[in-house]
Amino acid sequence: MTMVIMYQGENDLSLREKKKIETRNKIFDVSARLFKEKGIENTTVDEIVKEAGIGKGTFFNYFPSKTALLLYFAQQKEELTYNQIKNEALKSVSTREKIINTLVFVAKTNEKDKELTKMFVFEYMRHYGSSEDERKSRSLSNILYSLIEDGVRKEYVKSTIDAKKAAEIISAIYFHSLMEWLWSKIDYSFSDDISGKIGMVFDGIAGGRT
Amino acid sequence: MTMVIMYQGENDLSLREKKKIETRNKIFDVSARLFKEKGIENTTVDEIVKEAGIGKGTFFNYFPSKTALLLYFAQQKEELTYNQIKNEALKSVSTREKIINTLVFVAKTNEKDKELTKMFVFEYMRHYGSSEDERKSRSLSNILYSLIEDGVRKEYVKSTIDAKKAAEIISAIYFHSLMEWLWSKIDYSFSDDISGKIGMVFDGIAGGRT
DNA sequence: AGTCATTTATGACCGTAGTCATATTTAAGA
DNA sequence: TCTTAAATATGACTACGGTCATAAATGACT
Repeated sequence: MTMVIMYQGENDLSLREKKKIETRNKIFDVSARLFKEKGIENTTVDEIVKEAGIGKGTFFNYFPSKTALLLYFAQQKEELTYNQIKNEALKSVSTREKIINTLVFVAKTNEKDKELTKMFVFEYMRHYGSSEDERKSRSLSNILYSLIEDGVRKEYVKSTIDAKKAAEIISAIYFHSLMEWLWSKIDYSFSDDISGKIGMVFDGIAGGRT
Repeated sequence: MTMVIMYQGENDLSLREKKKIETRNKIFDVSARLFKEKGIENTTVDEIVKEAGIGKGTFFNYFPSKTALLLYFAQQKEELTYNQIKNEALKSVSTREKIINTLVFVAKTNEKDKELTKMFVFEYMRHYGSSEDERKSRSLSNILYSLIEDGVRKEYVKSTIDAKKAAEIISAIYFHSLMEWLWSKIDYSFSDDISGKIGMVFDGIAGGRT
């Protein structure tokens, strides 16, 4: 039974935990630098551990795979982005505009680091439904879901609409269009493209007949 | 200048070409068996070449990568499927029904070999825009495009609609929903899901306000 | 049949992600 | 301070996809 009561300010971490954080940060910093310097594909785990001054096994103690490290990067960025989205959505009134602005905003932040984005979209696909990372990989869907529910309340969206399904189709369109845009050789406006498509979803494509 | 004119029936292939076809088929047969027996991921190229009685290098003479073999499988299946689609679409009158039936039909054939389908969807994502396989990977989009253009002519679809964009959003929804369905633990009706979503696209989700 | 150029086959070899038995470090109690 | 259990670090090793220089097979021509 321990009798030691610790009064610690900035220093309430054991040596172990401090070293753990240090190592994790070291891996993160070194790989961030290498990824920028020579691209993700061209950076090997061996290089990372050599530059970080740790053993190879250690890397895999912290990240179960190279992919896990990438996902960690992507997640960090995603968190930053999604925190800004609320402000972005507030800039407009109608649900349609809110959704378009949100998607364009996310796309723009993604454009800044195309390679990482590609990697993320790719890994998002690969690890689809692998249970643990559901919260984050579904978060765009969740944001859209809130916007649509809000839209139903304010009558921007039909009350008969299944908000969950609607959020799904919009995020499907977003991902697909983003891929098309990221990998496309020809340069076109993502904003215009996505606006047009969201417009179709709002107004429908049905003609006179049924 | 050759004076030999060959009248050949079933046998107009040189020894080389016969052996080539034989080897290709051997690889195809063996890997098909192994994939079924122990799954795609668990089947290595080394195993395939060992069972096929060929050298490892030979495999890569026929398929530049393991992925290429997978894509070959997927392509074979896709061809079969897409040939049947026309009949499927003819069963209904309205464009809406035609599209739904087409997608449900494709989904059903995919369901028969979930693992291969996952692999294909996955590879479809990975090799997105890698120039060479555009014709086939875009073929669902093309079919949808034709259906929509036809729909515009028959007034099932608004004449103001950009058929290309519409085809894109529908195939985006299809792929996304298919993934959701393939990887989902809970069992639900894909037909119902996709019908609902296509319905939304036709009728629109917009409410009273703008 | 003999010669030679072209096509195809081959397996030793390589790069890289990931594993695991063993060694080292840390925390905590006596 | 000494002992011991648990956490952490480590690098030799494995597995696997893919490469490449070299060898064998094939076909065209004489």
